[in-house]
Amino acid sequence: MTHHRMRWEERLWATGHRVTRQRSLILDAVCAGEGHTPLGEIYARVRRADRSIDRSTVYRALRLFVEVGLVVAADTGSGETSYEIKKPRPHHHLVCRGCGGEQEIGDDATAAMFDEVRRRHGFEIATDHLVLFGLCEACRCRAGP
Amino acid sequence: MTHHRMRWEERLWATGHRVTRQRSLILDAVCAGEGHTPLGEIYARVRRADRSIDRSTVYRALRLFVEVGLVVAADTGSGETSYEIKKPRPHHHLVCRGCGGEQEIGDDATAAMFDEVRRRHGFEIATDHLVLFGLCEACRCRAGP
DNA sequence: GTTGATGCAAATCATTTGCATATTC
DNA sequence: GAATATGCAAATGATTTGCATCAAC
Repeated sequence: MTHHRMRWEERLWATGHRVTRQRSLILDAVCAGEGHTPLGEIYARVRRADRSIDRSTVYRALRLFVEVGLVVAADTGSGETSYEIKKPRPHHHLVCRGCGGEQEIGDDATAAMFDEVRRRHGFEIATDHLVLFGLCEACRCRAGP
Repeated sequence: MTHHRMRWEERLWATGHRVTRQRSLILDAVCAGEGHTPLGEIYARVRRADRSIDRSTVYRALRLFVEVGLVVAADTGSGETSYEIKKPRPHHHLVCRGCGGEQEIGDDATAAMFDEVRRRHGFEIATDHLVLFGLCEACRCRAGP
């Protein structure tokens, strides 16, 4: 994702980290495909580009990317953590327990809720990436009432 | 929690499982204290009552309790899963990233949001126990804008 | 040339599983 | 007495870490 290249190099630079070939490949792997990508899949993509990159390097790079705000992490309940490039607008994910499908939703519905929680409890929710489980329309129909 | 005893024994019974001394102690340990309890703490409480109970028994019992709807599990992001006795009204938790404090909130705010998601995306959220991270009032003031 | 990043191997941590024995129904 | 639950020990799977070497600045 060439259009990110400038930005992320600057960001690493600004936070006192180095720009390396492996970090570049790992960030590319996060961007390839859509939405979340579980770590295992990111690792697989990276290995396709370079066999010699180690898992620990992938873990370290992802942790760094999250730390400097280039990437968001999400626990999809699948055992392994998923990652996604950080987008300007926060959004959330719906994961269907029936078919395993995922869909992305904007932050409108949640923003209202977050506001109400702040008003009522004085608590500022900072979860920029919510993963909500349930049943999608298709699976609901299939399941019946 | 004597008032639960009848109910949970019946529930296990009804689902074809057995009532054992260890399960009783483990459920007591879930109920002792307030709100969530991480597995490690549950295990510690159980061991205080009976040194011979194994971790695997605790894991198996908790999985069963969740399965039959006596207990809810929550991932608090601490690495280990937390558990709480299932209450009649669903509720959610706010976890402060500043001080680590937790507070419980009702499901009013989220219910509205869940409705909206159903209306707009046809998706029925089934998360009965949300853990939301952010900053509590005290920590927000301390942190400034 | 320094300092930070990588690859490798081994460690850690939460959770699960196989199996012989003990317990509940 | 038959079926299920337990304790024990060993396995699993995700993630982390120590350390010598290598690459970025």
